[in-house]
Amino acid sequence: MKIEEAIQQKQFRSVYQKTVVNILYTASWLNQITTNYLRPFGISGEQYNILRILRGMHPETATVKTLTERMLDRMSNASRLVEKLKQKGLVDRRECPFDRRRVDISITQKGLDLLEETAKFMDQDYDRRLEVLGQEEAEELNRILDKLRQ
Amino acid sequence: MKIEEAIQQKQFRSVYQKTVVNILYTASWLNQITTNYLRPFGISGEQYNILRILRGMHPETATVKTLTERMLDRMSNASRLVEKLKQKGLVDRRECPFDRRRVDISITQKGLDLLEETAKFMDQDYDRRLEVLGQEEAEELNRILDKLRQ
DNA sequence: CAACATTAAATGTATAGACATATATTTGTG
DNA sequence: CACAAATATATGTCTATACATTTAATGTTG
Repeated sequence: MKIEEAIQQKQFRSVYQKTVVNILYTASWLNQITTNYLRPFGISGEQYNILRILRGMHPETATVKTLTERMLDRMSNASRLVEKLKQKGLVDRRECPFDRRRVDISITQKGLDLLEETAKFMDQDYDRRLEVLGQEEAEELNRILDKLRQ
Repeated sequence: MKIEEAIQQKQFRSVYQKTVVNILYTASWLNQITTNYLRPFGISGEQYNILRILRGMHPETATVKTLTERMLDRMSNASRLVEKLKQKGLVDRRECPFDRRRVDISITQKGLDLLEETAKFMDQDYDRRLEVLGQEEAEELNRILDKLRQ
């Protein structure tokens, strides 16, 4: 569905403005899909994102700073999100032995299990949705987005 | 900057997953830029979005329902955002004469002025940023995003 | 090594968002 | 026209986000 129909706006100031709106709208659409999949698991999108970052580093640990640098939404409060995840037993948090300002954060087995559970449905769904593009157009999309942010 | 560097993640499960992450990350990047421009004006991104929708319809009025349908983030509470904008004198809200459930919402001159003020810097900045793509790649991006959401 | 700057994380606070529910009005149907 | 269903908006409530500030630890420099 064209963005013009999606938000029922016939005209844009320029192609460029339409592109900005299109990216924002598509991201909101993707976030909605993710949120729906995560709801039964009781975690938010950014909590999920943190778990995936931690899995990517496992068995190495991360600090709050590392997480902030890698998060998609950097303005989220990584510190508080980690606290939420710890309360759910999905991550471990311990004082860094050689720099007591830092905390070493790692994903627990329960966290890894949760990621595997969510992936069963969500990853398949996303792959299926993205397949309408095919690898080439997906790569093209990545290339253009990377270029835009230069 | 490639998304791999931007979020310091070397590998993705698939090209498709990288694409999803790239869209989300780019949207967050764009939102950050907008937020920075709007801060001096004391309105949030979605409040700004509502003002633009209202300007697009001016001098016709919108209802809360219309706004919700056209907003980029549909889960925002249009009703409360309109209340915020009204308190700032940027929109008018009055009972619809032929359907008392509805409210007719319109942008005020003050709202129009604010949009013009913000545009001075923000629109130029966005156009300048998007120009690195050129019209063709911007169109290509729109085409692929539209296709993805089909 | 004392004093100051910098860094890392946590917290305070105000606003915004998600989602369910409530209230008021209109529409549709027997 | 009574009454249930549908629609439009508002509100309650809990969580998340934005941004500034605080606290604690480490680095740096005279």
